[in-house]
Amino acid sequence: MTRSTGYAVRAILELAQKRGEFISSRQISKSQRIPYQFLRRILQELIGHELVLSKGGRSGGFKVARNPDLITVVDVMNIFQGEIQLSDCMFRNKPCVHRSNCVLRKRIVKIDEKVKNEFKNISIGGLLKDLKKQKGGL
Amino acid sequence: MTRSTGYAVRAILELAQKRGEFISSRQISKSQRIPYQFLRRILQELIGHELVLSKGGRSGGFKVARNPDLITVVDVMNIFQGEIQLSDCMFRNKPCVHRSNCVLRKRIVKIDEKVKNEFKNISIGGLLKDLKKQKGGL
DNA sequence: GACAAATGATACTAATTTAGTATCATTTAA
DNA sequence: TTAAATGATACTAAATTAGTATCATTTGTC
Repeated sequence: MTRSTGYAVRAILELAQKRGEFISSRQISKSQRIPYQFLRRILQELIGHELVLSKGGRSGGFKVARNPDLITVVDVMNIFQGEIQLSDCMFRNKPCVHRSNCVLRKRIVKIDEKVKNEFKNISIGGLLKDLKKQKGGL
Repeated sequence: MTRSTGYAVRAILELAQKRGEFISSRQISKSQRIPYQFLRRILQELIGHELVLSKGGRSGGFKVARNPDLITVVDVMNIFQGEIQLSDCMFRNKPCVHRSNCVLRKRIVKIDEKVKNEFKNISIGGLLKDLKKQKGGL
């Protein structure tokens, strides 16, 4: 998982926590300690994928665009990391010559599916519940 | 999984297939289509970790050093990728400030353990069996 | 209307990691 | 003696990831 993905999830989490209000990127940057400009770009990407809404101007900011239960970590990963794979099977550009009958690959593909399923089961809503349970900040 | 890891697994697999003989890096490079010099470095690394043995000179080459059932994919991953994690938790150098109570991290850690276990269950010996079953080359 | 504070859009730089190449010395069987 | 192998190490290149900077536009408030 890249930093972009992590930042994005945390940003959405903060928005989801204060659903209804518009929260500025400046504020999220401070509370989540994400480099401001980096966060800006991330949020714009999220707008492009319709995970968040924005309002310009003085009291502008961002808002989650959907029910947090319907936003999963995989959604976010896909935005920032494209289709993810545990292994690209040995040749980033050209696919490995042995791809079709590689025994290692077959094993990896299976694990890959399991992992994606795990991440698919983590929604922002779920993380919110975790947060409430643990009572501490964040 | 990086290319080094993949190459390494495949190289060991070829050695395991012809256990007993010394196989040259030149030959492995050809059959597995791994860049020769890259493979050389990988094999030396494997020697350092005592997964393979070598003999210099005219009819030299490499050999697996252990029972293939006792070499797992995780062993190889650890050599070339260090301790692996699905996420470094947002700050490659300094650990993320929120690390201790980050709900996302807690989820990731759990998945991480599962994945490692899956890879721990893939041994070179196991892959060899897969190979025999499928009958095709490689 | 002017201003301040926000987003929209986009270009750029830097750091890190990964992948791959090259070179020279040493070993060893034929 | 020589050819073909490994040992050791240095170097280059490509790609990805992370982070910074700039300027335009929007919008609430004084």
